[in-house]
Amino acid sequence: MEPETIVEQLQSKGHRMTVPRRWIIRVLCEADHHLTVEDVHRRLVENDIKVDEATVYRTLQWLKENEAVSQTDIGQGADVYCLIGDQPHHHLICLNCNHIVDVSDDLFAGLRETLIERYRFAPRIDHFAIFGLCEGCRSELARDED
Amino acid sequence: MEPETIVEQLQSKGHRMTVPRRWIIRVLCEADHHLTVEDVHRRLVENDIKVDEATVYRTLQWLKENEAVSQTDIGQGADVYCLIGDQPHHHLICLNCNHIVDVSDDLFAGLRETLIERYRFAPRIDHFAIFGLCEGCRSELARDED
DNA sequence: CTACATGCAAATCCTTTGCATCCAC
DNA sequence: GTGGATGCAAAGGATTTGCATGTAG
Repeated sequence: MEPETIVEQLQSKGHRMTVPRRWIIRVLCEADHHLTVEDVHRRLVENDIKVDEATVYRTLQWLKENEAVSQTDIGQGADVYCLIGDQPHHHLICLNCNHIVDVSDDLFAGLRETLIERYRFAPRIDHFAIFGLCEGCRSELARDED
Repeated sequence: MEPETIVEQLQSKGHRMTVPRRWIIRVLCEADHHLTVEDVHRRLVENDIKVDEATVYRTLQWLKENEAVSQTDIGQGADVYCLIGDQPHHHLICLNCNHIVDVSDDLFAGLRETLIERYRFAPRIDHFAIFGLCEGCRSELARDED
């Protein structure tokens, strides 16, 4: 997704566009994974952009409120942020080995429909973290129990 | 669910059963909602049970590892803990009014199957938090946009 | 010009940890 | 008796906030 698209969308909604905001959006666009606040901040510093970490927090919060990014607790201390874009994705996280597998969004098509129809609830399932056990750890743990 | 059942299950796995552990299990059994660490601790104090908050953290962590309770980030700062029991339940949380609706577990039957079949991943979907907009807030926000 | 965003530093809040003591088994 | 659990106090880490200053519109 292009930074300009997001910038324009936000401006058209009447939001102010500042230098830190532009840069944070750009960093998110260039990232191929989700990022923590610290990650975003580090990338800015690496590019000699002086932005306070509090500003990163505030900007990501603002982007989330404007449905441009998702915020997810993947159980690693700091929340991760990710551009929503056109193709949301989700994660399977192994409780044992912490390995993360990406899964596509169509997995949630049924759930989305049911929630809207049965509960009239419009879910923002843009970046789910599902915890559980991967195949390897499952068989390993089963073996240990003997 | 009865405290004794859980106590026995854990003992049979070779775990030590102490006074704080028994009480924390009891508090969880008597709660009809999920509780934060602080909630659990408060209820202990109210019953004149002197248990350190660090112990509550450690015990809940231990119960989670033994699949007796779920731990969920419902976006309110502190994580909430809940006995898994026989009938897991989940929550729809409105991003606008913060209202929480409980939903039953059968909503996730399809997702569980797909994850196991397609990814060989055994999800621990015992207490999901799905964020989104409830019907009321949705129409309210739609009205504001005009 | 003015409302809003930022930088800076301090505060807050949740959670974890080290270590001496205690107790379940 | 002994390994594991607890209490206590302190540390740690993520996130928020107050306020003076800067700046987009």
